[in-house]
Amino acid sequence: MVDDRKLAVLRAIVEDYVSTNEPVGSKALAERHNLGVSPATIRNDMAVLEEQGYIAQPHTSAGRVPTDKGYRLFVDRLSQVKPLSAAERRAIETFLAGAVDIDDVVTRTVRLLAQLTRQVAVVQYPSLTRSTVRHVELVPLSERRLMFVLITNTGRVEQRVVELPDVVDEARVAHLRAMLNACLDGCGLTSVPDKVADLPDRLPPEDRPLAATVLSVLLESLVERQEEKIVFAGAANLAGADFTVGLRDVLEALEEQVVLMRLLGETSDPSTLTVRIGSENPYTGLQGTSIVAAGYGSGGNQLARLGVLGPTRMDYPVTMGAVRAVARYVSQILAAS
Amino acid sequence: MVDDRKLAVLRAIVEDYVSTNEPVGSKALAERHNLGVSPATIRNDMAVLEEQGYIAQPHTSAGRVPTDKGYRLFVDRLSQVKPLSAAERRAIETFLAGAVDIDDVVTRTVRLLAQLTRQVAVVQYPSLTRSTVRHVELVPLSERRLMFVLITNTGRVEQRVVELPDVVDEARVAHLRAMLNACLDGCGLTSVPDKVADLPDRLPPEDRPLAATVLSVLLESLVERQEEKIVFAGAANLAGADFTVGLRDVLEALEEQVVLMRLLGETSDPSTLTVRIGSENPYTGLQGTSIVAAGYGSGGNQLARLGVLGPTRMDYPVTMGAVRAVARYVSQILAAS
DNA sequence: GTTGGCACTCGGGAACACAGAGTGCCAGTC
DNA sequence: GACTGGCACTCTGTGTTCCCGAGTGCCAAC
Repeated sequence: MVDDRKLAVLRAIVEDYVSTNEPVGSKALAERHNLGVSPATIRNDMAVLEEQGYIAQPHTSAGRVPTDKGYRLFVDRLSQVKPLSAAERRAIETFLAGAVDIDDVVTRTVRLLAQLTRQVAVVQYPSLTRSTVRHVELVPLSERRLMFVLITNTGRVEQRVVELPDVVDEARVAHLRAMLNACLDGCGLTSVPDKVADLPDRLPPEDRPLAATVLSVLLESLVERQEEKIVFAGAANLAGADFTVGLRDVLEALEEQVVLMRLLGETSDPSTLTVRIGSENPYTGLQGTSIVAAGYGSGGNQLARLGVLGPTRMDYPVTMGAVRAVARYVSQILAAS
Repeated sequence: MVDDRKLAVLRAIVEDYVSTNEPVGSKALAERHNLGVSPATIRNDMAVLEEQGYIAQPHTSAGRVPTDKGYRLFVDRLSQVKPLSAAERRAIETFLAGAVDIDDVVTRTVRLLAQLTRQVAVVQYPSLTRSTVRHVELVPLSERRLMFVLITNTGRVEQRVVELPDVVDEARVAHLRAMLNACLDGCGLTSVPDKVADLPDRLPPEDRPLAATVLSVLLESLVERQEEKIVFAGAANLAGADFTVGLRDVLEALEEQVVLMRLLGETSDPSTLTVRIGSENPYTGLQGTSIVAAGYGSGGNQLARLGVLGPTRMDYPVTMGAVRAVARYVSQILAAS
C-alpha cells in the first residue's frame, strides 16, 4: 500500500517544503531528487499519499504540503537525527563550561539552544522533587528572624525568611539545625514531609514552637516550588517564520508557565527525544507549532526537561540533533559540579 | 506663535490618534472635540503645527499624525498622569503582597505591569551595588567544598560553591565566618572589597589560604552580578500593536540584557518618571517604540528601575500612571520585608 | 506499472477605475 | 485681523477584471 517509493516521495516533499517554504509540485520533485520516474508517476503516488492523509494541497492546483500525519511518519521512519559538527560540539562545551551556578547554567543553556536551532528554546529548571537534600542552614538575622536556606544536590538554593514566635537564642537554633541535617541529609525532597513529621516530638517541649515554625516554612517552600520554573529565549526567531496561526497565541503560551510545563513534561519515555507535531499538541494556539524536547539530569536520573518550539515546518533532523546534544552536555555539566 | 488653541488641537490629535490608530482629519477633530471653531480654522492651525514639526501627514491628503516631537510636547505640557482607580490599586496591592521572596516580587511585578498596561513590561532586579550585607554564611558541603552564601538587605541571596585547596576543619570555617560577618555586616556592597582587603593579614598564617580562596569567590560574585538581571513579560502584547518597524528587532532588543539596561537606566533624575519617545531612543530597531520608566527602592534610595515599552502611539497618561503606581507599591513591599 | 499529452482549475499579480477623505487656498463675513 | 464656507485637487484604498502560469487529474498508449 505504502511502498518504498511513496515513502521516498513523502520524504522528498517534506525536505523540499522545509527548505523552500512553498508547496512542492510533481515536476520540481522529479527534477531535484532523482527518483527515477516521471512527474506523472509521482503525481499518482502523491494522489495516494493525499488520500491517506500524509499530504494536502492548500488549494486545487497548487503543490502539496505535508500534513501533521506526514511529518509524523517522516520523523518516525524517514529521517535520522543529524549529529552536530565537531565545531558545534566544542562551542557548546566551552560555552556551558563557563557557568558559575545553576541559574547561569539554565540561562546559558536556553540561549545556546535558541541560537543553535534558530527557534524558541525552553528550559525547565532542574526539578526539586527529584533531587535530594544536601544541606539545611538556619541563619539568625535578628532576635526574632531567621533565614532558612535549603541546598540541594543540584546546587539549587531555596531560601525563606522566617518570622519567629519568640525570641530564640543561638544555641537552640544550632541544635535544631543539627537535628534537621541529621534527619534530612541526602534524602529525596519528596520524602522530606515524612521524615520531619515526628521531629517536634523528639525535641524538648520548649523547642517545639521554634521547630514547628521552621518546619512549616520548609514544607511550604517545597510546595511552592513544586510548580517549577521555566524560562525561554529566542522569541525573536518567531518573527521570521510566518505562522499560519497568529504568533500572539504562541507568545502568550510561552509566558504561561503551566502550558509550557505540560508541553515539555507530558511524555511517556523521559530518556529519549519527544516530538510533538502540530495538532498532536493539545493546546489551541499552538496548533501550527511543533515541540522537540528531551530530558536532562545528572547521572541517569532525569531532573528536568528542555526543548525547542518552532513552526511545524521545521528541520526535524537538525533540530532533534541539537536538542539531544544540548541535553547531554547539560547533564554532563550538572554531574560534574 | 503656538497659542493655546493650537496646543488644544495638538492634544486632540494625539488623543484621537492614540485611540483610533488612524490619521485624524480636521473635520473629525471639529466634531469630536468642541473646540468652538470650524474645520477650516483647524486646518490652518494644523498647517502651522506641521510646519513646526509637531505633526505630519503620512501622505498628501490623509489626516495628520503626531511626530515624536509632538508626543514630546504632549507628554511635557499637555497631559497629566492619570492615577489608577481605587479598584486597580487594591488589586496591585494584594497581588504584590503575596510574594514570598525577591524573585517572586520581581516576577509578580513584571507580570502585573504587563497586564495593567497591556504592553511589554521590563523590571530590573534590585541592584546589588546599592544594597548592604545582611549576613554571610559558609556551609561545609564536604571535606574540601564549601557553600558560600551572601544575603543582602533586599532579601537577595548569592551563592557559590567553593573548592578548597586543602582539607579544612569546621572550627576554622566557623572562625572565618565570624570574622567575615563582623567585618561586613551592614556595609554597602560597593565597599566590600576595601573592607576585606586586609582580612587575611589579621588571621593566623595557617588560615590564610582558606580565607584567600573564599574572598576571591566573594569578590568574583560581586563583579558577576554587577551586570544585573532584567526580566520582561507581556511580549504577546506586541503582536496586537502593528509596528511600523519589524517586531523582530523589538524582540531581539528585549532579549539583550545590555540594551534593556541602558534603556531603563540612562536617565538624569532617578526619582521621577522617564519617558523616551521613538527616535529619542538611541537604538535602531527601537525607533518606533517608547519607554516609560521609573525607579523603585525601599526607603528613598533607588535600587533599580522598571518600566514598560510600547509603540510610540501609546496612551501616555494611563501608562505613566500605571508605571508610577507599580513603582511605588513595589518600593513599599521591599521596605516592609 | 509507467509515461506523455491535454484540458481544467485556481491563485496571484497587473491594470484600471472609482469613491471618499482630506487638504490648501481664496474670497467673503463678523 | 481672525474666522468661515466653498471649491478644486490629490491622494490612498478598494473592488473589478483579466490573464498568466503552475499544477493537477485523467486517459490512452507503451
